[in-house]
Amino acid sequence: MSEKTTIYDIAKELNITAATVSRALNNNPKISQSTRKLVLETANRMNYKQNRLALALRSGRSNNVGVIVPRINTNFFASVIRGIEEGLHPEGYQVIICQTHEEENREIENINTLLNAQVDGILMSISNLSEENNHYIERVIQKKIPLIFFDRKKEINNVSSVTIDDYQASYQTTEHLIAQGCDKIAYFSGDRSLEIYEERYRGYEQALLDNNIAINPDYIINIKSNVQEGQEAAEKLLALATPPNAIFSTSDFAALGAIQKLKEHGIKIPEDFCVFGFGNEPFTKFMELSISTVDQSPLEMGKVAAQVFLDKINNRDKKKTESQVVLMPKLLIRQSSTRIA
Amino acid sequence: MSEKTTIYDIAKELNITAATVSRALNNNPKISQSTRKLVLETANRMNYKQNRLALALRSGRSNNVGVIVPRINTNFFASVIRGIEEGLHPEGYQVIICQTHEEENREIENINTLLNAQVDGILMSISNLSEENNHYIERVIQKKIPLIFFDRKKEINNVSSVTIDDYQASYQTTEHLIAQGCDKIAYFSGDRSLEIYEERYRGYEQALLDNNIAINPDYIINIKSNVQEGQEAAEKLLALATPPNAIFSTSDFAALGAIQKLKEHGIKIPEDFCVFGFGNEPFTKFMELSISTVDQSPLEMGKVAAQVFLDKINNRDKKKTESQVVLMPKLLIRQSSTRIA
DNA sequence: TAGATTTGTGTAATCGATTGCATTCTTTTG
DNA sequence: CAAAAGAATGCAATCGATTACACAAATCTA
Repeated sequence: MSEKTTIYDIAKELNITAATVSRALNNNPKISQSTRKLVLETANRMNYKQNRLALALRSGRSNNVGVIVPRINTNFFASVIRGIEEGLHPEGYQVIICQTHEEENREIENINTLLNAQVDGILMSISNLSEENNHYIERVIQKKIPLIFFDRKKEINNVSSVTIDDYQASYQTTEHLIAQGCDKIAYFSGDRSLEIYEERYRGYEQALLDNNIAINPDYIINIKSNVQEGQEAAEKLLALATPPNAIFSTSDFAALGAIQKLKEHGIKIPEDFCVFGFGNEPFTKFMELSISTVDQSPLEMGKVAAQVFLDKINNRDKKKTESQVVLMPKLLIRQSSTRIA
Repeated sequence: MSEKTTIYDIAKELNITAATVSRALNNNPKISQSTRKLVLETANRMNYKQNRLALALRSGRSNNVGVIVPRINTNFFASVIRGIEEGLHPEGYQVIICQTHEEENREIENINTLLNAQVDGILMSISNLSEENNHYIERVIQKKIPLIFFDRKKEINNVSSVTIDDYQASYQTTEHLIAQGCDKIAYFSGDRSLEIYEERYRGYEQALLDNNIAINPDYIINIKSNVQEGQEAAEKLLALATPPNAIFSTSDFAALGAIQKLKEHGIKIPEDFCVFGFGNEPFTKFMELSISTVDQSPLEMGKVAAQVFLDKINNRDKKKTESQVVLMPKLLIRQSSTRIA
């Protein structure tokens, strides 16, 4: 009996209609004080809980928001999600999590699942959706479901985004390394078909050009974000005729791998060699040799993304609600790039 | 027009009934091949997507599962959630995330929210729900919604749990430290009103007793899981007349803080002093002096929790489906507790 | 070929909450 | 005091999908 109480149960109990119960529960002014009081008491006594599915079906709003990320168990994404959750929870939204594992088909599958689930919005960090599959994105837009990219975005009409200024982050980092006296700066790049990595590369390139340093293709290595690829890349660099004297890695993990290799080779950091990471993973701060890195303020990013979503939802009617928020990255200059001069 | 297609739209298009459309889409054998083909094609052409809310309302199953954790942005919880998601996603369930921030009222609020949302199950790592509020838990059980505790559990009838053997982990760690020649082992404890911390304490205590080492209350310090409290606790220990020669910290972060302090004092690790953490946070492996720690296999824990949920759902009728899974912890013995001896 | 099966669809109720439009009963107004 | 206004509630449709039951048409059986 205590399994499920509906407004009909309450209505029957009080010999009134479900409509009246509903109105009483929703503080409709056309209900008499006495009835309202009675309904509220009875609802409480019978342990009534509103069925949000029924409400959602009728109203067309599920109060669920989908979040799509490559994976949840990295500091960055976990923190963004935390930010999103903190921004949305007070407004009565629940967050549904989907992981893509950087696989395109999972990305498509997740979008479909979330549409099926009738989410009120989708916040996603896009991985590898190719041009030809853009129509999956278009479909979301057509259904007028707010779509917001964070961190990893794509230029698509009507899609808002929250990112950091990757170009600036990269430009400033490169200038910092130059200021430290490094003139041969290697660069660990991510997949440049993703905007964030293209932007970071541009920042690196431009800073070198602006400082009259030639670009050396040998110094530019594509890596995945893990320790081992950082080690391998460092090995390659050290085997060059003219090895670099700094590495700017767009991944903290790869930066760590590089540092390990450099140490193995007896290279002193930062005296002989500077290393700069990206992402402010917790470990970068904890190392005996703390690693300089770029903070992307993921918590903030999540909160802003949540806010952008709320703005869109509350301004559905008004046409122009697209917004591109760009957060400023923070350079955390630590031991791995601070020369005692 | 492309905004939302329902089975009624398809029915109208083909001059048939929604019932027929529904049956065709669900591969009901009573539908002729020709109609089925026609419906499938039309559904596809009109970009039909099943409304899971409607299905959920009718069937009473939302295919959503709620997960309640203290916070999402730590390696441990993020990994457990990942495991849960990977276990449940193939079965068609979505995961809804809630954070408690270790606050009791948020815990209660989250349970209510999830019940409102008609989740099919709740997986939670309980924080601070006091005895007097146990009825919120009871309510979930009464509604016959599978409830599964992971990591942090509470002894409550009809609630399954997935944990690691904290007692064993702690006992073995303590014995390991003793085997390394440490005879004055300090212990950083968490809140012992939580079962996991009580169990860990018991393991520590018993191992000392079994090895004829007296318990020294000065060596037992309550800490929160962060770097600073580890530093402070280490300071306290070093100020003792007879300082310890090992620390077993139930938090990796506190272990790190302690190590930093010990180094400041010129104490050599592991030669003069061994340190053992708990949790296998990523940084423990990356440090120049890698930190020994206990791996709780969070991914595995999440997957098992998902499996336990699925078993419960699929055996609703059978009475006895409660299960208490205990995973074996893995000691990761690294530099911080390995004497060259 | 009449009656029995089989096959394929339609009808209508259901899940739980909300809400526009009656309807009833009071109260007020001229 | 009759009529109009107001207050409180009931009726019934709706959101979208499923399904027990009914029914018609086609096929088969004896």
